Amino acid sequence: MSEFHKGLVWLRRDLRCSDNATLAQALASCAEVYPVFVFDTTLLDALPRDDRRVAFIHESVSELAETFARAGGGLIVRHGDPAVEIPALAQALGVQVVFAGRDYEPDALTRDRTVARTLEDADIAFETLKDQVIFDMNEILTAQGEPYTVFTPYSRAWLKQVSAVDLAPHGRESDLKRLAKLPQGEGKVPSMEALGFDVPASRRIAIAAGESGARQLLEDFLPRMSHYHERRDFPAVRGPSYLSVHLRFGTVSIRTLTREAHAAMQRGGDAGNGARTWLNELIWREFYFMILHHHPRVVGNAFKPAYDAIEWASGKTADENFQAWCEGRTGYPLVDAAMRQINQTGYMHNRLRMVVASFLVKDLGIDWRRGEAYFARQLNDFDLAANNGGWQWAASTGCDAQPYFRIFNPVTQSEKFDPQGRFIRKYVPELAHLPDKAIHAPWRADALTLTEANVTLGREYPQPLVAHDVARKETLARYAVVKMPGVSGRPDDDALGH
DNA sequence: AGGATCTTGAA
DNA sequence: TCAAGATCC
Repeated sequence: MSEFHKGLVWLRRDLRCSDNATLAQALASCAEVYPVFVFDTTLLDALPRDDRRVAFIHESVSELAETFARAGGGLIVRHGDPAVEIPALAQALGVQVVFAGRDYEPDALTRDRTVARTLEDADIAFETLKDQVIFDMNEILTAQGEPYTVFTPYSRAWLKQVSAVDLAPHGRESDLKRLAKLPQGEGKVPSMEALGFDVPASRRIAIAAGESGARQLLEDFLPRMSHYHERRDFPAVRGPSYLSVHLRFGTVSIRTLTREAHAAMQRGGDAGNGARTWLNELIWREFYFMILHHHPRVVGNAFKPAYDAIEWASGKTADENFQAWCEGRTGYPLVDAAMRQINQTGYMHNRLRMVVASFLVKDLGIDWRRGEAYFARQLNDFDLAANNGGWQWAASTGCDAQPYFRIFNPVTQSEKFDPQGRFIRKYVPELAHLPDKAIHAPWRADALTLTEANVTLGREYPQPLVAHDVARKETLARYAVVKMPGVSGRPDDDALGH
């Protein structure tokens, strides 16, 4: 006998049918289950009409609606404020319970608390379940029972604790027979136009959406996983999985990915190294979710408060430099190639995220929050916890960040990780004819080399915005306030245990 | 998940 | 003259 007669599953960033913890729980505890997705106007109204992520979500939701329909049910879709839509729908359908995947972002938590209160007034239960990570909140703790703030011991504890139970898929396909028949007129997905969006084909994400897209990409990555550790640092090479956007919207489950990595790791040998390195990246993701849960103040604040005393560059020059960074015209070819990649595709290779972040903060002296906000607008795989963690890592303001005096040299990074300039040539075609030796720092090339490559600095391609060696010294001075006596580098304790 | 600079020791 | 190591930021 089921615990509940009718239940509603509110899908948010878990746009899949298979191994969905929330859906599985609903199907296991209700006789009839209605899935719903809300195109959230409180989020969508702030986005440009051609935001590519909306197209990805729209395609993924459409595929999911078809999958549910084929199984005899369907997906209810709304366009509005979920704080209004979800309670209204729950009452209209007469459900006793609403299930949702647990979210960890401050704004989402506020929204969920509002929904929970409204539902409670109507005597409807609201249950949130862990789905997007293997371990969340307080599941990985130090021997003293404290949450970790350093990655390496956290990852060691994570690996020690993980077992087959944590990675087991949730639910079975046959459970879908409990999907409710939708009321007349429900089950349609509004068009992009009706949602107020229009994303031309040229701007669409180059990765196929939906569970089917994720499956294709995973199939493609599995044979490459054993090489991940030796290929992942080279932006011109197909080293990464490219699954981040699918992980972001939940079109693939973290358990599926972790099972593949863990199994390959157990097999050991050379294949194990690639899998181990990749799994580490998945653990970084969990680490940042956990950090955000325990320290929501990292949104808008340095994890280490002392670093908020740093005076970032401001004024006209800083604004112009920031604009140049955004548009990929800093005069540093690898930085510009990376920024043009994110602008054109919504994706940026992970090493380049570190390179451009270091450049913005430590060469241009600009507040990391401005870079964080730009990535939030542009990245297909944007996730608040990981993006904030990454920027605070690069800016040295975060927990377990790189030390402030560690400053990437954009030319050295370019020579090391794009030695033949293949990546640069792709995104900065005006430099394509420069020889390998000159492409990383065109301002150092002699006049003849530049002429032969049809490059005049300041015309086809800009002079460097700043001199790295000078900027580096300025940054060391800028960060000196951090060492002032009496200024604590530790986060306040009141951030804990909320 | 670095780099600049200085030192050392071999070509 | 240059690669590898040590040390500092």
